[in-house]
Amino acid sequence: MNIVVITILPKCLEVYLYSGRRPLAPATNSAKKKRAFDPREFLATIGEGRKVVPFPKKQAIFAQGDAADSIFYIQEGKVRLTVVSEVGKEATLGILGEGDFFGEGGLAGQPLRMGSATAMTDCELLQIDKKAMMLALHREHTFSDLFVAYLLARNIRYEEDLVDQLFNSSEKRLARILLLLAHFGKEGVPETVIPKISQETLADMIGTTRSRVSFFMNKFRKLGFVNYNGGSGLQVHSSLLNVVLHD
Amino acid sequence: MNIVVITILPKCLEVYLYSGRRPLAPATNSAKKKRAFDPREFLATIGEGRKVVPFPKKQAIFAQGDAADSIFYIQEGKVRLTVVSEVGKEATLGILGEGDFFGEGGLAGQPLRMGSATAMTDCELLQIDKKAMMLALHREHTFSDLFVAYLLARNIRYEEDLVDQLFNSSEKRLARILLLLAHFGKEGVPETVIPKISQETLADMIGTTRSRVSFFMNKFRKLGFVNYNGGSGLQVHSSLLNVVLHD
DNA sequence: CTGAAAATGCTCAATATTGCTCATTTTCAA
DNA sequence: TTGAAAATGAGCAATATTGAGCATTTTCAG
Repeated sequence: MNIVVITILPKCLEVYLYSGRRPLAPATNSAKKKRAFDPREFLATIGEGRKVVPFPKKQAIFAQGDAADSIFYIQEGKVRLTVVSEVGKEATLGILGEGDFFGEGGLAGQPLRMGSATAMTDCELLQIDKKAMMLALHREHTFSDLFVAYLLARNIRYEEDLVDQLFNSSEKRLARILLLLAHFGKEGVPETVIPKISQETLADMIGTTRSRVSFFMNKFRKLGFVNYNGGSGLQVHSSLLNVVLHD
Repeated sequence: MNIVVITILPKCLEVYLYSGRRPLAPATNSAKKKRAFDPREFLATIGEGRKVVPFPKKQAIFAQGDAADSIFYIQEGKVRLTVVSEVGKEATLGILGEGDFFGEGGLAGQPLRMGSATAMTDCELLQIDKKAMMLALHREHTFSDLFVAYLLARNIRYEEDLVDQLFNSSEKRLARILLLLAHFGKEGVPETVIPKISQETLADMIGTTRSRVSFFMNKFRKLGFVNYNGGSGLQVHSSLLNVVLHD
């Protein structure tokens, strides 16, 4: 059945279906090479309202409450999506990488941004006006397929995050996030180094307090599941940490 | 800006953008009347792999682990989506109504159902083979727009559910779910009756135990936020219950 | 290099939540 | 109608989590 499907799909969709790629996480190296959507080519097609925009590290891309009149596609770099509650608590909805879209809420009629987006590294983003996006979805099948595939994949990811919240304790949620972050680029490597991320951010991602993250990180370290000492890198021993998930 | 957009959209998308409708909840009456997608018309178009299937109340539509080779569109009735964890805990991901799609994970390459779908009432569903769905997304713009609008809306809903989990206590989550359920069909009515739903299901939806739900339901009742006595209906005083959310 | 800001590790009391149990009440099919 | 199954309300001890404070350590811009 899958083979039949492949024959129907344009290349870009095929890549998504078979790379094992997930949204809210950067593409694997292999997926990067295969990606059929070429922003340069896309930009060359007639039509206003599309441009490549660079963002330096730490700069805000948009803030909660801004007008939601365009959507973004990440060509290069990492972006963090956050929401702030009425009482000032912050939640991190995800860390996005190459090939991810964000800010698409406006397409569904949200007039304002429901959260903020910040560049975690120097970024190169493709910014597309809402109007241009809707036209593109009708005119350019390759692009439309890419977008649908992305929405489906992100749905799955959100659903998984939600299930994780409904089922698991904060200890397990931390273990899961660490495992997801560890596979951020590498694949099948037994021990992986996670890019710099603060305990505060981890706490915001799994919905708990920094206290708790600090407590569990040290527990994981004492048990040999992770490895870090003040400095830069955080090593995750995936197979060991997996034990926590399925205790 | 919104007006510009309208002119670009086919009717079906326009309905979604301006009805204030949300996925995982049935359409408002006004939206029902306006809905431009006609399943009968859709079925009449050439192509195999689409059929209308009736499901009696309580019957399983698909189960976790089944092959994911088709997707569903609800013409009539209510459907509950659930997931069961390794240890047997059950989570309810949502209650769907008319105009909702479900089981679309297969389109994104998931070979098996990640959860189960059960008819809560007698249902009439449009079942579409994966292959036929992908062809339809390319050939029929009206349908494709409807599907994209649905995916966007569902994304927003999942995001909101996730934010709710990350920010709020179980008491607030219960209040929120009750408010969402209360707006299931009626609009702007100060007090609404919620269709029959057990405390167990409520607990599965907000990720807590039945104990807790029982405790808070009685608290809400004593405070006059809700009204029920064993029997059938559960009345929700929306404005009062809103106080709990923003305490 | 250096000082301010950020991040981390730890403690602790106050709450919140879980995971049971048990007694009633309600529902619903035979 | 009736009996079994499902749903509900309540209680309680064992845990888990919060939220706050405080002493170090690390980071990083100037």
